[in-house]
Amino acid sequence: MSTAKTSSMQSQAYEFIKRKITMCEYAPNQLLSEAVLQAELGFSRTPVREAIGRLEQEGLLKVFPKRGIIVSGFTISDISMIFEVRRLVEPYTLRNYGSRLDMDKIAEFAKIFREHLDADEFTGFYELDDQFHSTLVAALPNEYLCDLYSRIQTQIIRLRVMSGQLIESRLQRTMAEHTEIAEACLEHNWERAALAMVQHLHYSEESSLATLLKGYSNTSII
Amino acid sequence: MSTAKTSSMQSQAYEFIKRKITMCEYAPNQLLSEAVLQAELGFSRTPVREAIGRLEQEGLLKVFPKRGIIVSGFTISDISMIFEVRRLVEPYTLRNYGSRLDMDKIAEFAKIFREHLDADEFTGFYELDDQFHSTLVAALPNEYLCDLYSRIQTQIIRLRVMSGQLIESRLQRTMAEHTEIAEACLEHNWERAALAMVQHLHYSEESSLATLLKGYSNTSII
DNA sequence: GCTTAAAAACTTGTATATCACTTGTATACA
DNA sequence: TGTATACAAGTGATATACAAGTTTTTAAGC
Repeated sequence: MSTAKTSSMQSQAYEFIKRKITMCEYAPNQLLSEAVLQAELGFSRTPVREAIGRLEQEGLLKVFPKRGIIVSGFTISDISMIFEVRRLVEPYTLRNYGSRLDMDKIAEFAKIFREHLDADEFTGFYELDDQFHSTLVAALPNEYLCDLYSRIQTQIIRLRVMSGQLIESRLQRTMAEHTEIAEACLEHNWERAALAMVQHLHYSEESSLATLLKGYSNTSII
Repeated sequence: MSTAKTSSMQSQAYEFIKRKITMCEYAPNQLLSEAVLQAELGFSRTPVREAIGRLEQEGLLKVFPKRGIIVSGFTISDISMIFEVRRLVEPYTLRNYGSRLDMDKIAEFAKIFREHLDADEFTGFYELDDQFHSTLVAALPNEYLCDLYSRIQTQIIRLRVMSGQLIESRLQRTMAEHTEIAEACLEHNWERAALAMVQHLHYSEESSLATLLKGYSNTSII
């Protein structure tokens, strides 16, 4: 066995499985097992088990002792909880740590947003969305809140991948909202930025809920 | 954080080590090793290792591969981070979920607080303090925030045990602040309760910092 | 055909053996 | 005397063997 010296097998297993879950290659509510994951990775049980343990603690997997493992699913209430955290954390960051923002990055974002205000389509928009919100939260110098947010963030991505990125109708409005936030930041008007963020997150939650309900009304996301 | 299978050895190991850390029987910055923990528990390596993994993820242990394990220490900035989370979460809970509070419990607390407003000493006060704040946060129907808060809570206890519970000078003021919060809740005046909580947490943080600096100015909590 | 019970085939949980790395120490050499 | 290198001891990381519980299949008895 060639041992990877760069990072431990446990970490590799963790990253691998987490990415698969994030990208919905392991779909919500999908049944898994240690054996399947071992086979995919080629590692033995120990590091795979440890990775599974970490993912269980993060809430991405559910282990049923001696019965099996399933990928955590989504509930309507999960979505509200996720956005509740975002509404709590993101505006708080802007209000209290706006001055710590990486203004060069924000300026770049603002430029891109303005350029695409009337765009009908924009490949790579979602990555940009993630990066924008990440850049904002990166100003938050609180380990506990950052941990929480990174947990939330993987859920956001899963949610979007799951909904098949068919939220095109909101593209222009999202651009406008992002522009508003970014420009408020550039003016150092944190209160305005925070309020715009609250607004943006409200719309975003509504849209997520609607899209998900439309696409999965038959399956069990309740 | 989710599984409640108290029977498995892994869970037993987890609870055991966590309690030791919480009660500072494993002191901050203390050096540990797998061998030591295995010996104390009498279990084999596997369940102990898994418990260590969970505790590392919660931030209570730091594992240095092939070198050893140490109990996480405290920094001044850790204390600010802990109280920042409390100031964010606890008032939010009161403002938004006050109506979900267990009013019978709150009434009981209020009674006890009023009875001890002028007490010079009060054994078991700290447990009461914990229980009061826990009762408030229990109204919060958000898994992510509850997980975060329970992480914070063990840190609060560690902090207090570490400082030797010598915050007697604040006992009466704390009683008064708690009374104010509890009574505002009983009146369903959530805004007043939230403001009182913000105040209370500010005083509490100041006191924690002061006590800790006084007691440990020589050792390395910086 | 239906019920029931036993066994086979899975599942994860636990224990132990082996491997690889880090570190401290001692010794040889300049 | 100082430095470097080789070696030994202790540690965690991984692999594998074994145990225990759950589900599914299968076959017997009615």
